[in-house]
Amino acid sequence: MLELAILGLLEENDLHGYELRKRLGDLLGLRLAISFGSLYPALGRLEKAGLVKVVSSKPVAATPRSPMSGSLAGELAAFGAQRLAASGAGRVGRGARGKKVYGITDAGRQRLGELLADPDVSDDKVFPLRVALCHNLAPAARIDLFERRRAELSQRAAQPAGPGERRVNTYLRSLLERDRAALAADIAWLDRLVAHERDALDADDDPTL
Amino acid sequence: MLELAILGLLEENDLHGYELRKRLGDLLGLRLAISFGSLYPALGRLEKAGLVKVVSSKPVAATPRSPMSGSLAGELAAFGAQRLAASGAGRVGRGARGKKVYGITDAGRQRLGELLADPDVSDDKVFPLRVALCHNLAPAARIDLFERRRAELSQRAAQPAGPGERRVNTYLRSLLERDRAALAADIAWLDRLVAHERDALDADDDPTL
DNA sequence: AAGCGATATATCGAAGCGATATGACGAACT
DNA sequence: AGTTCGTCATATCGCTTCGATATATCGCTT
Repeated sequence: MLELAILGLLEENDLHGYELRKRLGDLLGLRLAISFGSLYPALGRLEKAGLVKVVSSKPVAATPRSPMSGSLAGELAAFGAQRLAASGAGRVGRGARGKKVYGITDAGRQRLGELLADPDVSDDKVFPLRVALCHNLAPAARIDLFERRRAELSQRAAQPAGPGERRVNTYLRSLLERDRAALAADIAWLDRLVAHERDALDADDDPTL
Repeated sequence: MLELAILGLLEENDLHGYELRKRLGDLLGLRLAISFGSLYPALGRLEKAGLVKVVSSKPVAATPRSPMSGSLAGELAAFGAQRLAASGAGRVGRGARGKKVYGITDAGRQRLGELLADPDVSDDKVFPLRVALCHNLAPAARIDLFERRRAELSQRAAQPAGPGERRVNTYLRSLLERDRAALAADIAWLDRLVAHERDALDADDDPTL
């Protein structure tokens, strides 16, 4: 999951971890921002797998003040590394790390394509992420994505609720109904997305006005 | 989370792991049934903590066929233990384990009370579970629970969506709106629950008819 | 100058997941 | 008669993710 999120964001911009997290936070509205305990290990994994790489590593907040506003990544990276090595001298401890900006690699771009093309739409956490990132897809693939999800949700709605139909108390019943309503709303939302997508396609195809 | 789920179900019935999982599955409608990789370790933890205990342990499917239909837990438990010890004789390997029925202890009941009384209603996974289990609460505590959750959701709805209001693309906007709608629906649902609860209280208080 | 909040990276233990192993049993195909 | 298939049942493995915590700097307020 993080793999998709990170690659998707890095596809648009090179970013460091902290910023990555913030983006993801307001990307998937409100809550559901991932924790650092997930993010940094995930970045490590992706780097080891060669899907992302460190583009620049500079000391924290070295950017400001001096009137060199251009692309200074290279020089500052070197400077940062030097300073880091010099100051620590043996046991660096914990803090005082440089800001590390990550970028996506070709392999990463390819992997992102695979993840985006994955036919499995059953994961409720991953799907919104895929929608958020679906501008990377061709219009036809987008419609396909939405309709696959629609089918998944329809199937869920179709199956006979509580199997045992045991004496469900009021609260259980209320929860069930809430679930059903949420499902229906989601399906309607997908229908709207598909309709919108088809409109865009038609307007492209057949510019009658 | 599993702690609450397991204690809540065992409060009603003594159960073994497999059955526990099924109940939880149709308890929280459709998906969201927990996996065995979570369940059995959780049961182990709870047992070690003294919140649940093994009530009976019998060989798999020893129940059927013979016309002894009464409460046979005691004898069969002893028999099962014997058979298990006799057959294995050293390395028992993996399969062929006895069915272990768990029950809640006094400490477990107390812990369940604490969990149910927890003022934190921010966890979206846990909240439905608490509603499903809220018949263990006094009516006033139920209303309080629903209203705390309502306040939490209102607060989420109130905050200014995308902070940067950056150029959000169509898909982002659509996701945001879907979130907002889901939030509103959930708040309405909570209002209905509270209203229903107050009705029940009034009918109790003031039986005008 | 002291303290605080935001920026920033990182690790630790615990919790949960999906896959897999193991095995007994009954029912349905072959 | 034999085999496979689905259900019942417990358990572990490796991995991902979470929440808490540690460390450090910068800019702003007090």
